[in-house]
Amino acid sequence: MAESKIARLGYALLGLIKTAPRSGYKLRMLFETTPIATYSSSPGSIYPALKALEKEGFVTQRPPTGAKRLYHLTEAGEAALKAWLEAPVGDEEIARHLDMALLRFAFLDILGDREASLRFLASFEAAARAHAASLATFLDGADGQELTLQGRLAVEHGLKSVICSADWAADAQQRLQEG
Amino acid sequence: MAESKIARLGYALLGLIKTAPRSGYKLRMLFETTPIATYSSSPGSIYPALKALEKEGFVTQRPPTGAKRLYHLTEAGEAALKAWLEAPVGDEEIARHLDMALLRFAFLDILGDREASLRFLASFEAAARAHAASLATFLDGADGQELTLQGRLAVEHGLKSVICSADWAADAQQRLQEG
DNA sequence: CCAACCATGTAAGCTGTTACATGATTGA
DNA sequence: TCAATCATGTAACAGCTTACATGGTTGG
Repeated sequence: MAESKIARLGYALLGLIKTAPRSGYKLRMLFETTPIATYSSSPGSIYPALKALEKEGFVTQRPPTGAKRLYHLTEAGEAALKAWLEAPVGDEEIARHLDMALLRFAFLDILGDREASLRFLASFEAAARAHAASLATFLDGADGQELTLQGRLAVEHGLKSVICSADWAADAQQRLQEG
Repeated sequence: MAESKIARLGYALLGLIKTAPRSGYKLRMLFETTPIATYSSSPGSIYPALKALEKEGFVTQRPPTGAKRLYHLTEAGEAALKAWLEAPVGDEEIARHLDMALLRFAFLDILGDREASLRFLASFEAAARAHAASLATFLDGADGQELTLQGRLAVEHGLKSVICSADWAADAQQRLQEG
């Protein structure tokens, strides 16, 4: 595959740059003033990540010199973003990288393909319901009986939370179909 | 202060060892078979983390030699665990380290102080409601209007999710008071 | 005796954090 | 002119993942 060398923050940057070319500073400000803050913080990670994307050929700065340079996606960048966006949601992603799944969904409208978004949400919902079922099984089983009250409550939080995510996905499918 | 050198996984281990002395292997198995899996994976992180805790003097192995050695907390380990458990929940923890807050709650009954657990849940709920309010404000404000539909839906997921957490905390307070 | 499970690690490398540091532009 | 904002980085390090590697014990 070669490609890939992109991490979580890298994908967030690719998506943001795709929606509108921006300077490093503008990008950094987004991370300081919007909920995308969850995906990083501060210059120490953003600038190096941008440099890495540039080095790998996923973004370029234009005009090539001077002030007011903005990052743009290259074709390779577009392709990498698209591939990342189109992957279905798996159990592992729901269980351990829910934030990445949400990030992918937020950018998925870039493709301009509503069916792709609906497919995404369907796989998201299915994976979330499956994870909910496995947590419920755990709570009902032998291991679950050994939990302290607070241990059980903590697992129940996980269960409620993932059901909430599944319900969100169901609702989002409706909203996408309407509007 | 000096102390601290403990990371996320380290605290999970301290808590598990406190509830019952265990071998490295037993600890590792817990991470492979229970929902605490969220906090790590596989030997590559667990064994080094145990070594680090031992080096820092938070745990010891007993008997000192031979097979069937189990990890136990030292006094320093108990103190570190207690300090970590007793800290109130802040906005940052809700927004970016919710998993750590839940881990802390799961182990908090170790202290045998129901009031402490109730205080924890109260601060948890307050921080979650505050974070919900800030997300709602974002969605209503100028920045929120610029979002694409899917961007908005993604933020709404965050909002619903944190409300779900706050509601869980409210419910958990009731359950603790009853039982 | 052999398979399954118990048990413990190392090495390389990637990501991201923290803390520090610098300088240009622009409006009051 | 001076404060605020725009703008961009570096260095050190922490923490975790992945992949690899090894050997002991025990019951059938």
